[in-house]
Amino acid sequence: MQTERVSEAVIRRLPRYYRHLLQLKANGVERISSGSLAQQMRLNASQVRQDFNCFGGFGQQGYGYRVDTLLMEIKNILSLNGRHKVVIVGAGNIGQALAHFEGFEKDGFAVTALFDIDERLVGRDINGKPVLHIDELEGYIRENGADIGVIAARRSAAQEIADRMAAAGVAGIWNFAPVDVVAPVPVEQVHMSDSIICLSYKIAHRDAAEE
Amino acid sequence: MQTERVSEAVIRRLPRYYRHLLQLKANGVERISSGSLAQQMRLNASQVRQDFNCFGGFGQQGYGYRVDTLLMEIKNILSLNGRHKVVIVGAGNIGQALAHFEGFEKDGFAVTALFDIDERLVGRDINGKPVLHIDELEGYIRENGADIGVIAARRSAAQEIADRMAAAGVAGIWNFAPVDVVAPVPVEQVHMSDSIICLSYKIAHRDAAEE
DNA sequence: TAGATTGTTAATCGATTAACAATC
DNA sequence: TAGATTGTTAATCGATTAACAATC
Repeated sequence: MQTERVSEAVIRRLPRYYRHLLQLKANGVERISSGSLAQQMRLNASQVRQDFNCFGGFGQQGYGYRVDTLLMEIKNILSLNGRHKVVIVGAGNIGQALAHFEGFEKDGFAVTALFDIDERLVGRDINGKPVLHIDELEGYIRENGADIGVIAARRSAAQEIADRMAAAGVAGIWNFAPVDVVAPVPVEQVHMSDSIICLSYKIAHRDAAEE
Repeated sequence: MQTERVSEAVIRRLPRYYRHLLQLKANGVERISSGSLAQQMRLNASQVRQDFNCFGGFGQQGYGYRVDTLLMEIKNILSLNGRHKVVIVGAGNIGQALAHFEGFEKDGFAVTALFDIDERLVGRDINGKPVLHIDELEGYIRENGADIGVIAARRSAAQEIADRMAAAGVAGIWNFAPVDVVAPVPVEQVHMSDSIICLSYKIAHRDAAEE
């Protein structure tokens, strides 16, 4: 589809466009110009047009962009049309919270099973999803498939889980453990602590950050 | 402390330095050069030195950086020496998971209370922290203080919670609701969905992302 | 002292913003 | 057609990387 390499900065903006367009559509907005969209999202109109033109010309000169069309295109670019099977390794607090989170469902991410090493958790049922023993991970993935593997375990187990999930055939890894795992498939590191630490920095250096 | 404005890019790297230095110290490493540190963290040596020199000259020519000193300085810059009181609004899955998360404690973030509107949750005790009614938010904060307010509620309630927390005097807001809230204090948006959506993009465009 | 590595200035690179011809 | 707004090229800006004198 795109010819040139799309920069990380553009990729990070795509979900924001997606969310904003969903909102516009929900509000019954049918068309929007790069100028209005930029204003609403606190971006620059040129940037909006540049971003979209990484993937093709979705607009119409003199008119703007049809919200419908644009949303569909971006949904496609983000591969949010199909259903993505998700397995979670680690059925502790984070794993359970993710298994309960409704937000993923509407974007097509469906948690199918959780895995844990703790016998007290194995056999349980969290929000209708079974908790299986970690030893069954490879067998389960081979049999049922899994697009995304989530690491919701503690730091020391993270890399081994990443290795096993990648070997078993997941297409991508979403890592919540506070360590950068390496894998032959795309990995998204979440690093929740980094986020609150940045907040701590910004609070401490508030005057400098003032606009 | 610093004279010029520190860029967002540098700020985002600070927690990574912090984490890495903690690890080095735990491994008994006493000194490190910008070159080795850059290699380990997959950064550039010049970048590492530039980053540190935003805040002062922590190194010694011909020697490198003392891990101890550097860690202490970065801890200071990030304001991770004191204790930060954290209140969580929303005692659902995300709120509960955050209240259980041990990782925050060691960086000095202490959850003191949760708040919810659901009478079935109010009065409970999550990991030793009380769940209070949302009506008590302002009173509680005025009486006990709160440095950071966490929004773990649903989208529609997020902005109002932000307003109330800021008015009651929190110094910063950590927002898990899928909407950008605005406030007169620093805000960190987490946007978990954006993260898994970026992963979806990267999976779909794997060939292009290959290095 | 000689060697190593910083702090800092200069060069490069890439991302953002501006400008404007194309065209609906 | 005239007005509006895109797609795209050019200019600017800022961040990253390289270079090197300072100095431990």
